[in-house]
Parts: sequence; structure tokens; C-alpha cells
Amino acid sequence: MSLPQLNEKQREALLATQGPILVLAGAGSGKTSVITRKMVYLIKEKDIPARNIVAVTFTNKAAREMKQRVSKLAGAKATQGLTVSTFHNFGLNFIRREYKKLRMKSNFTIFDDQDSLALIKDLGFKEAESDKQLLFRLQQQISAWKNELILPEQAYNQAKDQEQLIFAKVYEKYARSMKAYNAVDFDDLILIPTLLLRDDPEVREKWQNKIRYLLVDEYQDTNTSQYELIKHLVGQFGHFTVVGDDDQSIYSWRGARPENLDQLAKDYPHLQVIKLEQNYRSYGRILKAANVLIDNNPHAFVKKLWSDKPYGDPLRVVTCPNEDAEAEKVVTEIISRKVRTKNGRYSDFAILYRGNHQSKIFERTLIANNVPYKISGSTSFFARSEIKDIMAYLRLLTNPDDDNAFLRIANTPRRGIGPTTLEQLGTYAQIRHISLFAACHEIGLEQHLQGKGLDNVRRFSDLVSRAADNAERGDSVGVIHDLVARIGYHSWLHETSSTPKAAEFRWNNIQELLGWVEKGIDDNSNDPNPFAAAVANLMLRDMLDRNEKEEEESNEVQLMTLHAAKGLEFNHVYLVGMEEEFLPHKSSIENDDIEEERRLAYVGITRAQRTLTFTLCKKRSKYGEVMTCEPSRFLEELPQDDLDWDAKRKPLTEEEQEQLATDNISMLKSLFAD
DNA sequence: ACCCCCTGACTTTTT
DNA sequence: GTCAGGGGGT
Repeated sequence: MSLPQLNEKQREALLATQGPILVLAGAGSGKTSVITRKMVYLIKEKDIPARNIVAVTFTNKAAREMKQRVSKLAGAKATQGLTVSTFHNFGLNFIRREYKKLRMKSNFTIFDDQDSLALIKDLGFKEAESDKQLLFRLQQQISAWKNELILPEQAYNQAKDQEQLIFAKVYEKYARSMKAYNAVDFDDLILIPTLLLRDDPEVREKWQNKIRYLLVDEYQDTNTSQYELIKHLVGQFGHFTVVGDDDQSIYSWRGARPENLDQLAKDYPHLQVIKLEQNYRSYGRILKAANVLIDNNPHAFVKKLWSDKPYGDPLRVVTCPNEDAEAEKVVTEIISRKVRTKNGRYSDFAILYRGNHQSKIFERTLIANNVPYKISGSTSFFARSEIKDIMAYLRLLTNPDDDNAFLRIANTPRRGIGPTTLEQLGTYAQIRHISLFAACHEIGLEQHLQGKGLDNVRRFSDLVSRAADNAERGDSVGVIHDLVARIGYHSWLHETSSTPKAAEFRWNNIQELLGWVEKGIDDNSNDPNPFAAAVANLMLRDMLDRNEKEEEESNEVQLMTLHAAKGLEFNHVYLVGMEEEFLPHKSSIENDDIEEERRLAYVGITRAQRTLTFTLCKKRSKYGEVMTCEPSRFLEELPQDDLDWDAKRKPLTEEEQEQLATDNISMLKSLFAD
């Protein structure tokens, strides 16, 4: 196999197939290309069967992209059986295969964050019922324990204060309830396989034999439990490649441990470290600025990005009197730049910010100027109420013990099962130690019990259990369509939507969802319960081919947080709100956690291919009050010779700036008014 | 059951 | 300043 288009280091990373390999891949250094081509190399040249190769990523998007690229390079036939999935999807498949060993039922449901929060709230921890903040902290603590591989008993023993003690108790209760509901949460999808692999030599051996080569993307984002999972999967002399960049670690607040990179060197003394330092994305000056900035952070592995692209224009720093002027400045500049560029597209421009709330004013200004835009990270498909409703029906069909699903839909659409009935049902279920749905069923059998609410409960219980029976027997998709029709969901949508158009839009969403269920059911798999498997997969939000549509070249200005921008690139980047207390964020300053904020700025800078513009405000109205803002310390850390810093070169008075801004805007407006 | 007003939050989020 | 979500009133 010839290896064109790869540089020396990339080739080295690709050819190293013995023992543990760490690839330190700087921003824009062609890391995805290396991983995908390495998989092809392993299959084609090293004759490792595709089914013995596993690659894990953090997002569905990354997994999908990788899979596509590999099968394009190696052909669909050669890649048959190759596993490219997210950590969570891998964990899910693991559990579905090993459910017997785990003493679980095959029809477990997956709880998302909201489900688990609802459960925690329900566990009767008095203080947390009213105090949302506390409830939230509790959920995060439980999640953190799970990510650290700490079980309830250990949490209890390690508790340092009264609060921790109480939290640990709730954790224990939570774990027991999850078992009763036959449910797992997202963290369990990693935790459960890790514990089984750790404790069961037979299972461990089986999986280590299956996986002859493991690849891990975005390694710096792994948490403790993911680290251990990988360790147990590859065994002591494992052959694997992990790819990561400690400078782009921006998720430590949710358990990611960039230290896992150093830990790897300690756990595997023969670890081969390969650095990819040539950047194919940015102009030289942008890279220089990024390097200088990140040099202020301590490093376990030193790395210096370089590029043979042109040096490029100085990075501009634009100081604005206030946030309105900032937005106007950015938007009018994007318009004029786009018009001036031949074949200029709005999608060449990105506006990046620290917090979601910062998008609002830019959105408003873009609308006012008729500029098409796209904000990433807005309400997702699965957050839509109609999708949550139907998902709850699907969950209840596969797992009748899923009380969260039951509660969501018991009275949706309205069928006269109000709070009073539900409370009675809850009490009954609690006494009998059964789920709410099972309680419905039992009450249904007690013919002598009378009451309007009870009749409704009976009817509901009959409806769902009949559907569940039929679904298990065969045509589950037909059964679901039938169920959706029987509950009158279509007319319910029309009742609850403001316009008929909105109702039809929501109805279409449901049709789309049901289409995925249909596609997701794999009758040929040896899974004992293909329908349940399909529903579980949907909880992990892998939307299969939906994104193909979404990702077609859109001519829209891209707006997103710095976190969401990781992995992407844009010709022209506007990094807005470059002020102290924004970037670095106020709470990070207070917690003395500047390094991760610096990495965030680094990620933002390295997104830019050609030009980079920082903007900041002198004054900003925060929470109704006008506040004076300080320029971000990161601006001071950048190489000043490479900056075109307006305010420093010729400081204008506030009035002059305001005048200038107004002039520019009216000039541009008259230019593009039509 | 529904609506309206008040209160509190204003870091980041995938699965 | 603005929005969401809870609580309380009708």
C-alpha cells in the first residue's frame, strides 16, 4: 500500500501497530485521517479481521464520520463487522451481550439526565425537594462517583462531611431504584462493563480475545471509568492507539481527566509517543499566537505546531463601546467581507463565544441585517415534547417497570388519570413493592374496585399491555403505529399546538422517530429483543442518516460556543466577548482554574484558517446593570507584534468610537439596502 | 386544568 | 434584561 498525502510523523503513527501507542495530535494535524487510515492499514495490510478492530469516540458524529471514511477507503465488504462507536454505544452493546452475567433483564431502559433527576427527586430526600440547586449538586455528585468508579458503599465510607454522608445514602437508594426499574443511566453504560471486566476473568478474556486492536479518539476527554474500561479491554500487553491533545482538554468539569495521558506512560512503560505537529489548517500567525498562548500552561508533553501556509494578516482586536456595537461591528463586517470576496459564503464565518446566552444579541443583529445564520446547540430533536412522549410509550412497551416513562404518559393525551389517581396508584405500588404499571395491572384484575379514575387506569393498562404483547410477537412497528392512532395522538397534537401547521410539524417529527425505530430493528441480530435494542439505541441519540441532510453545505454564519467548536474549522473566526469574567469566566477566576479557560481560548484560536478577530466591550450591561469590562488577560498573553490592537494604537474617546461605529453602520446599511 | 406572575439564574454538555 | 419554570390564584 502506498501512503501518499501522509507526512512522516503521520506515517509513523499509522505504521506503529505493536504495543501501546499514544499519538499527540495537535489541532488541525490530520488526526482523523490518521485514525481512519490506520484502521484500513490494519485490515488490508496487517490482515486483522475487521470484526477484531474496535474504535471508540465520544460523539455519534465522530463515529459516523470515521465509519464512512473507512468504508470508503477499504470498501464496504472489507469493513464488515468493524466496530466504530461511541463509548456509550459500545457499553450498551456490551451490556446487551453480557446481561445474563450481569444478572440483568434484556429489556432494560436507559434513563437520560432528566429521568435520573426525576428519580433522585423522588427518593424522598427532604431538603432537596425544594432546593433545586442542591438537587442538581446531588445528581452531579452521583455521576462523579460513577465516573470515578466509586460504588455507594465506598462513597459512604469516604464521606468527609454530613452532606457527603447524605449524598452517599441517596446514591445507594438511587442505585437500588435503578435496579428495580430495570434501568441504567448514561454513566452506567461505562461503569457496568468496566466493573464486570475488572471482576470476571472469563468475560475479560473473551473480550480481550475479540479485540485485537483498539483505537481511541479524543483521549484527553476520557474519565477514570473510561480509562479503566480501555485498560481492561486491551489487557496488559495490549495493542492499541490512543489519539489526543492535552491542550484541547476542555471537559474536565464533567469528569474528563487529561492526566490520563501521563497515566498511560506510567501504566505502559513501553508506550510509544508520536507527536503530530504539522498543522494543515491555519495561517502561520494564527498558529504562532496559539503556541505562545498555550505556553503559559504547564505541559507533560511539549509540542509546537507549525505550518507551511502563508503567515497571514495580524490578528485584530476590536474594542467596542458596548455589546450592541460589538454585534453590529461583527455582523456588518461579515456582510462586507462576504460581498468583497469572490464566491464568498456566509458559512466561511463563525462567531464563537464562551456562553450560550451571548448568542442572543448576535442572533438579533443577524436577523435585523437579513444574514442567514445557524446556532448550534439549540433544542435538540429529542428534547421536543412530542418526541419525549412517544419515546416514553416505546420505553414502557419494552420495559413495563419504567416508572418515569409511565408518569410522563399516564395522562398524555388526557385520559382522566389525574394527580389524585396517580397518587393512589403510587401508594398501592409502594405497599406491594411493584412498579406503577404492574399496579395498574393488579388493580385492573380487582373487578370489585369501582371509580372513574380506576376505570381509566384499567383501560390504559389494557391498551399498553396488549400493545406490548403484540410488539414482542412480531410486527412491532405496526403495533406502534396502531398504538399512536389508538391514543389519538394526532388530534391531541392539534389540540395542544397553537397552529395546525405546528401540529403537523410535530406529527412529522413523530413519523420520523418511528421511521428510525423501524430502521433500528435488526431482526437478524442474535439479540434476544431487537425492539428493545432499537429503543435503547434511540436513547443514545444516534440519528443515523438524519445528519446527512443537516450537514449539506449551508450558506449560514455559524454561531456556537467554544466547546461546540472543537473539531471544526472556519475561514474567518470572530472570538467575541474577550473580556475578563467572560473568558476566563468569572467562576473559573474564583476557583483559580485559569488553565482550562486558556485551553478554551486556544481551541477558539486554532479554529481559524485565515483570519481571526477578537472583539471586546468597554461597557456591558450585565443583569440590567451597566458594568465596565476589562480586556481578557489572554489578549495580553498573545504576541503583541502579531496583533492589530485598535484601542492601543490610537485610543479613541468613547464618543468618537460610538460615532465611528454609527458611521460605519449607516454607511454599510446604505450600501446594502435593498 | 389553566394561566399568569414572580423569582432566580445568567459556564461549558455528550451520551 | 430576559427567559424559564414553579407556585399560586381563578
